[in-house]
Amino acid sequence: MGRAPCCDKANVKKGPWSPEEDAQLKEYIEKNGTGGNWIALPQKAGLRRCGKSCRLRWLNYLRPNIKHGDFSEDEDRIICSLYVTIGSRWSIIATQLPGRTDNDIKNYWNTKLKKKLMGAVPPPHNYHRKVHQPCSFSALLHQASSSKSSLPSPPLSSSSSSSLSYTPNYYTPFSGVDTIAYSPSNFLSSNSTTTASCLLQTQESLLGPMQHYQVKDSVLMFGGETSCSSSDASCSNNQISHGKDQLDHDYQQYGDQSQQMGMQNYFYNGVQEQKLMVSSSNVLWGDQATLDNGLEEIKQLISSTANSSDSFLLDEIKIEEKVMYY
DNA sequence: AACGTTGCCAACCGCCGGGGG
DNA sequence: GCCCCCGGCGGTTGGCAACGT
Repeated sequence: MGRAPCCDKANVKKGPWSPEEDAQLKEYIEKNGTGGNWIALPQKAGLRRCGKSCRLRWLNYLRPNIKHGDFSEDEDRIICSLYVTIGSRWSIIATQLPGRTDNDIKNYWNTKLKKKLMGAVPPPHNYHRKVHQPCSFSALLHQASSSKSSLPSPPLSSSSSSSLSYTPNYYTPFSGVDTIAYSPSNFLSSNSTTTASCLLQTQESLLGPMQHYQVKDSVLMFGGETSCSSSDASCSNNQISHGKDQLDHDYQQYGDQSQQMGMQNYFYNGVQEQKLMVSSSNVLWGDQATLDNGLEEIKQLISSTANSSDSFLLDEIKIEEKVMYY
């Protein structure tokens, strides 16, 4: 027994909205507002549409100040940073991008940004991970970012969720069982974008530069002998999360490298993003005390980030709202 | 030119939580 | 405290256009 449908499906029109319907809905809402009742609205407006459909059409398309078209680099960076921090909370991410809707951002992420990031960034250097659990960087990113599925224990399963199935080009194309190492110059000398830098931060935070991975059967795999089982698809948390000390160490290491490479400005943003990862890790898998620390860190970081990015302003209420999700 | 594939995006679906009775 | 209604959300899908063969 499912829930009763929100409207009489036999008598409502589905599919694309016509210009006439758009005009009708827009005119009604501009005159009368939504009245706080979307279910009743279509009838009042003389539309043969489901209330939910009207709401969606208004919010995603007809509402004033909706921004369509390409996303800017700044918007990319914000989306990336927030995705890494809070996961696929598109509505929250949308609040940081005026004029953009959650649907827009979600579509943009799924169709372009994710691929752009995956394509731009090789695995971080000097990683030598042992092969056990099939996974991809994107799967890791997803796991670490999706607080709903990560709590209380984030499994690294390739089959437990459809969200973990990725097209082959997201995998780094290796064959056989190899131990592989990446030089930082591969990345730093490439045409890296700020969004790519964000993902690098993510990968470094999640994987850790001192750990190992290997590749088997063209699939990137990692994890320890004892802590990860492919048969029950479970992994211990420490495979993909580690403490603040480790992350601070990571940051220091990459900060030094960035200076050597003349990338201070580039990594200046990276510093903030990297530290954001620390908060994220703590919030995702830490205890209550660390979670509280994470909140404070997020507040500080975001307020400092706000100085360098006008569009990246989060007030306390929104931050707390975010943390409530955890 | 015809057909198949891929990418994009608007719209739908179903679940969840909040609020009110 | 329970139930119901509704809004909101994230995941998914269908249709169309662009592109490739």
